[in-house]
Amino acid sequence: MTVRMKDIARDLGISPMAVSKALRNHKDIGEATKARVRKRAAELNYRMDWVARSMVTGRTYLVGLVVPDLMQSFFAEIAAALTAALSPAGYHLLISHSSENATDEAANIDLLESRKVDGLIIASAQRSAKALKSLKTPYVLIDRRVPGLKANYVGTENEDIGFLATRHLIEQGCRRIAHLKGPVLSTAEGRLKGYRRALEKHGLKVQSDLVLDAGHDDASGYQAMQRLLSRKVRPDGIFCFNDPVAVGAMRAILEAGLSIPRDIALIGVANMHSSDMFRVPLSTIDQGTAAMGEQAANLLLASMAAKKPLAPRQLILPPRLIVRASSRRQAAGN
Amino acid sequence: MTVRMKDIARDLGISPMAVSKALRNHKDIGEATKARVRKRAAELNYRMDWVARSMVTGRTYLVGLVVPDLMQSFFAEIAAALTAALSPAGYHLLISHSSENATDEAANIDLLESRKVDGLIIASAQRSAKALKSLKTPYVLIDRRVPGLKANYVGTENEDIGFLATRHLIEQGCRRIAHLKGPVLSTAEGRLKGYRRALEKHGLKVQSDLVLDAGHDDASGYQAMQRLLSRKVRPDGIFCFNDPVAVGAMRAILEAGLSIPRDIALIGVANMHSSDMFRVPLSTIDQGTAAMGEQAANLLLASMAAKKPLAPRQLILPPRLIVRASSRRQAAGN
DNA sequence: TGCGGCCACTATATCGCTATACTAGCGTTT
DNA sequence: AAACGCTAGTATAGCGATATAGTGGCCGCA
Repeated sequence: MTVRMKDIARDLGISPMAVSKALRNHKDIGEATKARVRKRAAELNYRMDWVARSMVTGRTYLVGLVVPDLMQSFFAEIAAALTAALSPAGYHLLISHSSENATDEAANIDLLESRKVDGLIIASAQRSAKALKSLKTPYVLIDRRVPGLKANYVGTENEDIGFLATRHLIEQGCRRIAHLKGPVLSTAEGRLKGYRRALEKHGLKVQSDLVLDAGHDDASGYQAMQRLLSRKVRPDGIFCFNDPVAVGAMRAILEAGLSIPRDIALIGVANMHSSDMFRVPLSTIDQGTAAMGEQAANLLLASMAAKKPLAPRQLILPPRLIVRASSRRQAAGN
Repeated sequence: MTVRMKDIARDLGISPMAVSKALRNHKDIGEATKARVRKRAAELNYRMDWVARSMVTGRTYLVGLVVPDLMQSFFAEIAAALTAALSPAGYHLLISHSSENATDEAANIDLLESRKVDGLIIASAQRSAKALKSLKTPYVLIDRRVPGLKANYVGTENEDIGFLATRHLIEQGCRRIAHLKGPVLSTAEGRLKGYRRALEKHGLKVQSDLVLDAGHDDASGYQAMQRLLSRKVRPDGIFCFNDPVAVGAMRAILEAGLSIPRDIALIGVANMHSSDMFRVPLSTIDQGTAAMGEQAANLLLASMAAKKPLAPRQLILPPRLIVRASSRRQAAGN
């Protein structure tokens, strides 16, 4: 049925081992024989059985990707960047999603390990190091840090994100700045911390009632913003956990008949594709998503190539403020 | 090092085969023994080696996904829907992208086959059936049909999409309707055909200079629109290949100081997430992306489960017009 | 002539699991 | 009592590749 090395070997009157070595261009085999093997392999349309090879070499050339939700364009972009960076090295990406559920995530990781992936890239929903610290497979955390876990990590400094965004709103003249906070994770906590630091640094009061849990998507951002608007006193600036939340907030604000940025200035995080084409073009903090994916891939490649586990490395990429109309209140140029 | 079945067997004084059967809940093994095996397996934290199992059973529980580009939210959404539908059945998705290149795509498919995936889902960049018709692995084409290939397929009727969009523009009073066409593929051809049919049916002239190649993304849509605007006579309606192209076109139109939809009405295809929050909320044709992914997954699951190849099935999902401000010229309600 | 060394292979033994075939022991049937 | 069938296992032989060790022939050198 399918062609095996032994078929080539029989045809050529040599041993299967010689075929195996020839195809891997091993130096034990003479050039003449290698040529014959390659020729016959091509004729028979031979294709390596990677499963069999994996069994004996212990390497699958598979990398598992665990994300909360591929639908979020941030993670889709990560996945794309990873594929691009890993495939030249012969790796394939195996995806699975955790739906923000730590237990599901752990089960997924287990499964991926039993599939013998050579490495893992994880945007983790874990709140503790427990499930991850026993991992034997090399891995890289991406975007989200896990408390108490010293591991390879690539991400942005979330506190800087919060600080940058909030300071920008302050500079635009906002004085009552609210924060639509994300789910409880290192990411959300860092951004909140940065938000607080910026307020304090500029002598503004940190009011806990101006921080609302807003989930991480469009719909929950909309709801949170509605709650905020129903109060007697309105905020004049909103720092949103991410762009989808900001889009939801935008919807709520515009529906309420208010103007962005005149009544309320708005800024998100992530630089979603096309967010410059929104009804009010959305200011945001760019995390360098593609670069993050690429760096994570490189870090993982290095870890997988090493014989002994390497010392974990942390790569922190600098966030970048992108000012668009949703937060531009000063008549400043451009 | 890692725990194997034979370790459990030795501990319990039974044969490895008995362990294998017990863990698969095979009826040959008594309940008492099964319980002992399961208990010991849990204690030792035993995990199946899927590579080894695959080698003997011939099934990997892997499904390969081949798309042109995961960055396009359409394909990301497909990937997400597929993962969601396949993982309950124990399948994992292996992704690879073709960058719209037929040769790369064929190479990727080859590689996935040599990894022994049980099935494939392909949004193909092929223009002919050649590369695909020799596939032995069950597969489902998604979104894009390959000319001359009778295979499993899930997608929308592209001609209907073109017709629906164009008719809508006509009904809104447009008389000079341009089409920003996508790359040459069944998809783009179908949409173009529908565009022509709608024009003819309403007694409008089909002018070939109103059909421009516009690629499939934001940037190329922008350029195509600029070319179109540089002409002496302006169109008053644009049917765009997809939403990203429409976003690019929108940018060009607004930059030119024109109004959407008053000067030019605009409609895209795909119902990109958040496209209702655009500067001018974008009318579009919804293809039911998530449903497409789900149906494709089900079709593939059925094909993989069958002993003998099943007769190929084609599932055509109906497109749905979504009217937003970018094309609403009549003072109609809502 | 003998011996070491190198070249170009061959031979064997797994990798961890499961398909297939076989068997001991016991109860039931005729 | 012999034959049969059932239960609950065991024994063997791979799946298709590669790691590791071994081997025959030839050359050069003393």
